[in-house]
Amino acid sequence: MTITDRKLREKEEMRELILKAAMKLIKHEGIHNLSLRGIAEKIEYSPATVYLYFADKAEIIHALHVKGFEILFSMQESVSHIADPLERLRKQGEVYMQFALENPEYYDLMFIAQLTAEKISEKEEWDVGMRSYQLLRDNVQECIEKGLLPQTDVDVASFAMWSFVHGMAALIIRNRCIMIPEEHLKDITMAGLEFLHKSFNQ
Amino acid sequence: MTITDRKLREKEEMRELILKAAMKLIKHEGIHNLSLRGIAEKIEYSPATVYLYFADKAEIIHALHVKGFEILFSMQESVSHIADPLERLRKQGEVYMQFALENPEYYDLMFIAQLTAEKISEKEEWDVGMRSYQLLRDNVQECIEKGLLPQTDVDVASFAMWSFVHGMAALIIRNRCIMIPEEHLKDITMAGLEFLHKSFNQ
Amino acid sequence: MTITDRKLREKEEMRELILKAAMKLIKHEGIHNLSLRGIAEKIEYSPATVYLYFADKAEIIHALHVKGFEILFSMQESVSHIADPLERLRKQGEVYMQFALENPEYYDLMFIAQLTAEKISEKEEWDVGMRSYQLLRDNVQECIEKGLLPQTDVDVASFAMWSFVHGMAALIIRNRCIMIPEEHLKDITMAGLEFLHKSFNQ
Amino acid sequence: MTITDRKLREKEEMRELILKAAMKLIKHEGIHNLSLRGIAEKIEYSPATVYLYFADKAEIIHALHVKGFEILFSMQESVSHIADPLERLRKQGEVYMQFALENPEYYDLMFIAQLTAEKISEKEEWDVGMRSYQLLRDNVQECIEKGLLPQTDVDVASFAMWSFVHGMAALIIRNRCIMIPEEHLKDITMAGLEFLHKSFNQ
DNA sequence: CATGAATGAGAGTTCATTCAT
DNA sequence: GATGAATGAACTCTCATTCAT
Repeated sequence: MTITDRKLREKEEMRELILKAAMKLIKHEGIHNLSLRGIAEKIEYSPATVYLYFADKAEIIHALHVKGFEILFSMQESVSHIADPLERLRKQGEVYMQFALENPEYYDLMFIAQLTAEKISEKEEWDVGMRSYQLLRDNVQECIEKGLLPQTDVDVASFAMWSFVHGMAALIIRNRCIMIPEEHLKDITMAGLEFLHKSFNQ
Repeated sequence: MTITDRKLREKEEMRELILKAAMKLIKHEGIHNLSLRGIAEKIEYSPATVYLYFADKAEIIHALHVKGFEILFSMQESVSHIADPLERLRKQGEVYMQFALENPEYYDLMFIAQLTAEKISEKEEWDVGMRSYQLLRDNVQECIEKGLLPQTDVDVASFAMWSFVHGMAALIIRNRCIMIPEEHLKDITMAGLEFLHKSFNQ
Repeated sequence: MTITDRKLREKEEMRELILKAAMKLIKHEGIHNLSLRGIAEKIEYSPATVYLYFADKAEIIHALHVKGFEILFSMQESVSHIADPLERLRKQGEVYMQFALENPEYYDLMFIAQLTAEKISEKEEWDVGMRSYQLLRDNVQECIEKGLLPQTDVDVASFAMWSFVHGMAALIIRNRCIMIPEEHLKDITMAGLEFLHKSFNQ
Repeated sequence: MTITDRKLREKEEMRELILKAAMKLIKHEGIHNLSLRGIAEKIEYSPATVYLYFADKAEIIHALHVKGFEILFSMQESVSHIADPLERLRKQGEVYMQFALENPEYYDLMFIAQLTAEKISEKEEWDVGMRSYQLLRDNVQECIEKGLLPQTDVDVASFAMWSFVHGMAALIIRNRCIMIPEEHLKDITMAGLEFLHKSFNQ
């Protein structure tokens, strides 16, 4: 059994290795310049070898996708114990921003990059992404019900909340805030969340 | 002089032709599938000809960039006469969303797409984009000064506002709101603006 | 001895398994799409395993070759008891066509496919194929001697006979008779044989 | 106009060059080993260049196809003036064999090779090939009507005739007549035709 | 002014084969 | 006896770009 185990572990490690290399390349060159050959070179294996671990390029990207959503979801869960729904909503925002800024390549892939030809697996990805949205939606609903947010359609409010944090993340990750010094970015997003929070608490 | 003039005008017309073709292609195939060949084919000139009007692909994209910012700016200006700053801010948001949803290719290019190799011209683009940001910032400042928005750093609030609308636009344009039926998208963004507006007016 | 025997038998069984799988693949994908990987997958062994039973791809194809000739020969023998040589010749033709149409993959391999690198084994294949040709030749010779066929060089007549049936088989197998509805093919070949027979009997 | 003419001629010459190179490669390596790279190398141009003259590999093969059928048809026409239909039929056979043996690569492509993915153009190819078949069919019909061939269905007889010559050609081209010395091949085919002719004239 | 011709570089992918375990 | 892991060499095809004409 241990032999099989070791083999499995090694296989998994290799997949990890490939995914990490892919991520690094995406970080530096952008998703659209990601090439299988590039990955192979980076891990110092032949291109053909990569195909032993992933069916094709799309599967690699898909795997990164799923991984990203798992990280995000687990971070979101870590604040779901907070009792006060408005406070929880805010923490949700903070955690979301933290994920985005700490894992910009993942975030990019998950929420910004142009998706192509992922017909397959759409279902799975949808599910995994949906979990995260549902968390937010439930939270918003509770806030509205308790009068902590202006009376509105839940989906409208949820979409607005999401848009707000996504907007900050996307502008930063795609480098559109050249007017803000890099070292202030994180603070500004937190201040932004605070600003919104205040608006609701008026 | 007139000869020179005509030549200049003709040159300009050709550039326009190229840009329009490029835009159409981007619209249908996405930026990353934009090819010089494709452009050339569309305008029924040879690829080499395109190089007589633009140094390279990057310059074409850059020109589209600038054009986009000009359209946006003129739309923004169209609401700058509104006296009430909070109302004006809201209209600003509406106009911004309108631009984004009516010109998704431009918006994508300007605020979402991964920029590469724009070493040159950075300055110019900065300026043209900055004008738009400045408009927003002035507006926000006025609101804060008049107590219509929570007391905050102007840049924080401006960034927050921008993030909000950008978030909505970006999620829609990059197709991340599969949970919302396409025909409701526009309404939801307007409802989102309304939702925020209400929060400030509480 | 029994141990060695069992081993040998097992080896032979595995070879059979491989050959059968190969044949099935050829049938559905064509010879040129036959891949060792495909075979391995089909028999649920690793590609490397196949190499324990055959030196390389060429050897597999060669083995199929030989097998095909054996089947054909046994079918030919089944009519060699017929006394009347012209009648026997005709039955020979029928049996040949039957083999071709019932085993198009074998026929293709044996008589149509482009052979590459069969340096080795040429001798063996020659022999096994030659047996079949000899049968035909003897038959033709008898016919000529008895004045049942026009006076000609035996090899000329034999080659002509063979060419005739081969032509029908090859056109059909390589799909060159789109003008003939598929369901009539067999009938047409039989009618063709009849037509020729009549010519000789005039 | 002369400039345009020259350009056109040069383009045509290049296409010819490519086709010739392709043909040579097919001759020596077989169709299935024909590669664009190989062609490019042979003509000492880059692979990309080939794509300036042909859309893809399939188009090259298709062009060869058509060319082959044109050569064959013109050769067939050269004997259509012969008055006696049986004699004409025989000459048809001779000319067919001549074409096959003088242009074995063309013949292979047209009548033996496994066709793949030529969905398009099927129509055109069908037409061009059909012309040749029709010529044969008309000829056979005339023979039957005049009682020069045994009374049979025209299509049966035509298919039989075609099969006969095709069989000889295919066996020779695909190297299945190792029992016949190469230098006798042509003679044997002619003798074969004579043998058949005699059978009808009995 | 416009272009036809050409290409180097690079993309994703597949395959027969080897070899240490 | 069987295989997992690996690879080199091939494949078709696309693209931005250059340059002589």
